[in-house]
Amino acid sequence: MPTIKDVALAAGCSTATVSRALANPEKVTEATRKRVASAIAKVGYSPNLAARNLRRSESRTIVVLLPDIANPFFSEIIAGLEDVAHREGYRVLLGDCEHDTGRAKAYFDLLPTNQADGIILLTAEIPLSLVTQQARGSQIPLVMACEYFDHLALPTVRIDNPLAAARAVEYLSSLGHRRIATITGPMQNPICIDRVKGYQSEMARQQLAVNPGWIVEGDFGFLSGYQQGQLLLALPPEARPSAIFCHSDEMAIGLMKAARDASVRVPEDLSVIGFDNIGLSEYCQPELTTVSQPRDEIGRCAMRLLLDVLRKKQVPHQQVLSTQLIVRASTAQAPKP
Amino acid sequence: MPTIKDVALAAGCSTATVSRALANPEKVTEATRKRVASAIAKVGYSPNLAARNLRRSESRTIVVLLPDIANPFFSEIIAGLEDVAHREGYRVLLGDCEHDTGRAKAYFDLLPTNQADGIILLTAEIPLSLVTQQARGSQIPLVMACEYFDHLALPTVRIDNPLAAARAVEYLSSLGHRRIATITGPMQNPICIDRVKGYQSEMARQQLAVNPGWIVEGDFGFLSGYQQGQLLLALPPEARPSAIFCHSDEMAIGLMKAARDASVRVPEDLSVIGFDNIGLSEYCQPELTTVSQPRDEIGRCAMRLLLDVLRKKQVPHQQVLSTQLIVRASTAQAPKP
DNA sequence: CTGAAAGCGCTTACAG
DNA sequence: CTGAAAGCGCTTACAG
Repeated sequence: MPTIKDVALAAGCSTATVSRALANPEKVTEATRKRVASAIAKVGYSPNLAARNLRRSESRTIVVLLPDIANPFFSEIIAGLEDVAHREGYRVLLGDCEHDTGRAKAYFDLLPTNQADGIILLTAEIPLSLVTQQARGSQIPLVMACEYFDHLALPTVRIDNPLAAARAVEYLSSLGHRRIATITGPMQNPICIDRVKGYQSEMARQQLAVNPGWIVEGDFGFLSGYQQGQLLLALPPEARPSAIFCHSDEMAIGLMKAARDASVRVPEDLSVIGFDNIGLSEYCQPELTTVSQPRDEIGRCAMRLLLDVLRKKQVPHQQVLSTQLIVRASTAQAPKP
Repeated sequence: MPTIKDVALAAGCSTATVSRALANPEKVTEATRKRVASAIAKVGYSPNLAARNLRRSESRTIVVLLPDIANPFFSEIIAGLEDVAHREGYRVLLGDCEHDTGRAKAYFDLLPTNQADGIILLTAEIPLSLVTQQARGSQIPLVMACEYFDHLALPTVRIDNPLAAARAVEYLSSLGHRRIATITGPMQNPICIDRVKGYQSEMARQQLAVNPGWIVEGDFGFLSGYQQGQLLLALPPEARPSAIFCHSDEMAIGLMKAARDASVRVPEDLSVIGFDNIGLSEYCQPELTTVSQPRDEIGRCAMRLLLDVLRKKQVPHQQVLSTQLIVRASTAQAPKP
């Protein structure tokens, strides 16, 4: 592999000049710039970034930490992230924490040794100490997306979860539903707590009572929607919900399967709302009413925010993207009592 | 950030000794080993891998190229890959080619400058020249999974696509179906050609005629299954298939939606088989009969294979993992004529 | 505008 | 078993 020395030899100049011609062309005469350019082409040179990074103390690599890469919800966010990164000359190192809080540390350790320049957190399932120490003390470039930490002023890209949940409940209420339940994601996630709060406050605003049994916890996956759905549908008739708001589309689809099994018709007997608007939500039966999140844009925003942090620009501490209730066929007027 | 010098100072030895204590503990006395260890703990040292990599001419980074990260099919493969890599002290750099053949080159360029040690290809949508030059000439460590190139003897992890397709057709035939169609993936993919071959040879073996209109091309996504499904279901009754084998579950689910729209009942009027066994296939309506691929294991195998290549071990040129036909509710006896 | 030289943090023959 | 020294390939003050 040819090095900068070979180029210098071929161009008849020093390695310093080659380096300058590449990094600061304006510091070099037109003529040398051209000689260097053709020398580079001739020897087929491409710079060794490991050496450059060592020298510059940067890596042009961004770590993206996520709870579980096999969860398709993240795929589109990552696609957005990676596209922005690529355009800006950065690379994305994927850190799958597999819901294991210990794994995150290994990735944070890449920062102090310049193996990564910054971190985008798509999960709050990491030791809080990593974030407080690093983000505050050593000013590690860190951006969160989707999730957030409560008492920390990290730059964050997110949606308004309480509002989105309230809108979903408001819509169900407008259809005449009074017994509205919710299947949540894991309640250690602040966003799930937020959605429950939005649910509760809107129920209160609509003067609807909340049966404590109507708030059940899932894990975002199909199976938990199915299982918790079975529980809700097994409630005695006077307590059985006529509408259920789920914190993910997968759980909503699992719930609809539980309804089929129990011969409960959606939407005639039961209205269902999901969250995320994954591709599938248009192809399930019935098509799913859901809260749409701009996943691609969340990824792009987060990466742009982090690059701004790296470039020492002022960045907003909160970037709130808007959601949209997409009404499809899984919701309908509440059944007559 | 403390460097190896700080450790040497604290341990009262040279940097060479510190380095050896870390890399080849057996070359160092018990006593110095201990002094070094406690010095490391004291100063809070962790080695700068950029410097190590520059020196060792390796990066411990594996590039994974895939056509489109937003496609959930790959998520689980990546999860498997990344788990093996992590255990072996390697990192995974994700290269999303976005179906754009130009992007791959940037990732291949990481190899000669030691920014990556090897490549796992999950796509054949890259310029063939990259592979032939690099794999043969410069012996770039390269492993393929899922896809493969026809005339190249690259180490490859894959399934037996013709066999899997033939099994699906055989099963449909055993249910009495005679008019069996197929919705393929993009036909520039060798695996799709293989599946069509398997379909054709099994049709022939069962002495079933193939109407040329029964082989239609999709792109693996929901929408193309829906659209091509509409076409197939619009064929005149005598040519209309009673069973359709799809090259992906998403297309099968799109097809089932087209059937609902056309008031064609699945499985009573139409049997549907998918491919991949994604999580969703158990939760759609009806539950989908499909060919299961061991995605996690494909990822693991591919990474292990690549690490073996890097360690100069002999590796098999083909690793064929087995598939399984999972029979669920989308297939049934052919309707009486 | 250009070059000689130092140095980023590590590893590894080469002596001893 | 240990150390002094060279070198991986680049970048960048410092002179000129």
